[in-house]
Amino acid sequence: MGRPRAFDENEVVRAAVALFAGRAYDSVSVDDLVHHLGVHRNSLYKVFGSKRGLYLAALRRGFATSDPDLDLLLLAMVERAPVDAEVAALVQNVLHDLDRSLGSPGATSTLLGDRLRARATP
Amino acid sequence: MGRPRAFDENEVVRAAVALFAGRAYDSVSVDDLVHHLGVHRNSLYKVFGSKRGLYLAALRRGFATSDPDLDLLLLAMVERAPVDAEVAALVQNVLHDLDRSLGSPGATSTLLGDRLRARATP
DNA sequence: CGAGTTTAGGAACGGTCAGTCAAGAACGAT
DNA sequence: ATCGTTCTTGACTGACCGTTCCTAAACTCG
Repeated sequence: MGRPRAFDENEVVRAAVALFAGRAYDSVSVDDLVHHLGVHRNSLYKVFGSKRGLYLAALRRGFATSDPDLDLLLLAMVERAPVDAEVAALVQNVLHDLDRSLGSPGATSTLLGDRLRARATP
Repeated sequence: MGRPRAFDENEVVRAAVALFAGRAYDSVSVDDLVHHLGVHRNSLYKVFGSKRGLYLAALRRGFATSDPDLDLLLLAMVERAPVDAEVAALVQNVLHDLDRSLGSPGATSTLLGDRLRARATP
């Protein structure tokens, strides 16, 4: 019952992944999310609780595939994991999965290092 | 002539390196810099022009050694280089130097990937 | 002792931040 | 048709952002 939602929660999280993969957490404002996601501020808070809540949802989504979003992962590792234990835990999980699917931690480090260089090279 | 400075510009840049190596650019506020560096707001702007000016000075300092500050470098690569061409150029320089001193781009990628993992692992 | 110059200090600026509030609209159930 | 519930909407809040202004202090030079 109640008024039906005018947006697709899945699409919203997908769009959030794209935003958080491109820019630092602090430089993605709630206004940015509201505009790019087409969801009203209040609905966003009703569904995800906070900006951080939406970010965590985006991380879970972006990491829940066989090839996780490496840009999202890099930003999370470098910027958020050191100051947010829940982010650190999600990162640990996906790193473990990557190690397993690539066969060794060394291969994962090289993969990340390469993506890092590519990202910093315009 | 004029009133002498009450702070050491070198020490200020060194402290800025430590701050910018630990947290994302956007989450280091000018207030943070003022408090941790012991320099007054106004002096900071007189000497460095802007928060970005001080950040660039910190990058130049943190990269100007034979073993550059890897945390500072990682944050710059992931977060600032994509949105600031001058940062990207400084990053390219230090990466080139690293490639040369380590012998190969592959070694640099692995070094960065390893530091990345260490940083994200509390 | 001024006059001139450079820095220190603190208050203030407009803008933007994440988050909240109250009112109304769209539904299912009775 | 009315009620309870859920979602939408836009205005609003206090805090903080980077930056600027203005006055006082500390110095050199004449």
